[in-house]
Amino acid sequence: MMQDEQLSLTLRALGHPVRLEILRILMARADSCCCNDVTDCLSLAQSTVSQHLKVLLDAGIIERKAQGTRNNYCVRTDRLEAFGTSVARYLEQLGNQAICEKSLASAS
Amino acid sequence: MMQDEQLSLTLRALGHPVRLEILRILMARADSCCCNDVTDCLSLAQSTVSQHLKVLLDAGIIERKAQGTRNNYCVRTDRLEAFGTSVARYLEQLGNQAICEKSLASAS
DNA sequence: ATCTTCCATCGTATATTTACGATAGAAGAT
DNA sequence: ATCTTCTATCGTAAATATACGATGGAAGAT
Repeated sequence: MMQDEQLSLTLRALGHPVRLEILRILMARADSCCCNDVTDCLSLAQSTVSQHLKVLLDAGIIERKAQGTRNNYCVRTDRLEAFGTSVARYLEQLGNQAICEKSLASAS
Repeated sequence: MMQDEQLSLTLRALGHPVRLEILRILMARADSCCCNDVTDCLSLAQSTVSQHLKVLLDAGIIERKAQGTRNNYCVRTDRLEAFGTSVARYLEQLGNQAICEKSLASAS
């Protein structure tokens, strides 16, 4: 199922506490912010933060915009919303499946 | 933040297409099912499926019940629901953070 | 007792992830 | 032109994840 590939990719991208925190940092700013700004909020090397940003970028969760000498990142809230919807739908379908099967079982 | 550890653990556990599928398989049965049943539905070795089940088990998403010679697994729907809630709350808080910051910015 | 079934675990191989320091190149400042 | 700042990328090391076959031990069947 192709949908699962995309969903699991996003789940994995969010499956690290540092990346959950990075999204918070990015969102808690009216102005978009750069790698250094994020690094200042975390006790991690700049290269490590850059790597985490890349994971989020590759998963389509954040966006990069070159701005002079710096790269600004911002969260793609539309994608996050879509993710929330996908999770909800997945869980819902799991539940429906169960209900469906159970009624079949009790009918037989 | 300790909450993030738990959430990211669950996100990672769900962050593999095979495991998303395994949960579907487990849910699509009125009777709980064993490792072999799951393996029959997938083109993977039994040991691999067992490993995936262990990841889900360690994350508290499924439950194991010894039943004679076989081990039956079933989904802990309460945990899945809690996960759904956690995701929703995380996303919501991200959004609120942004709104809060933006209104502060426009007020200054 | 013997046989079969079930399956967690071990050993192994490969790939990916996570972290760091070092570095190079781009852009702006002096 | 030179200097500084920013940061993606490379190289590296250690840890995890993913897959497989083989195996041993538990439980039920013959």
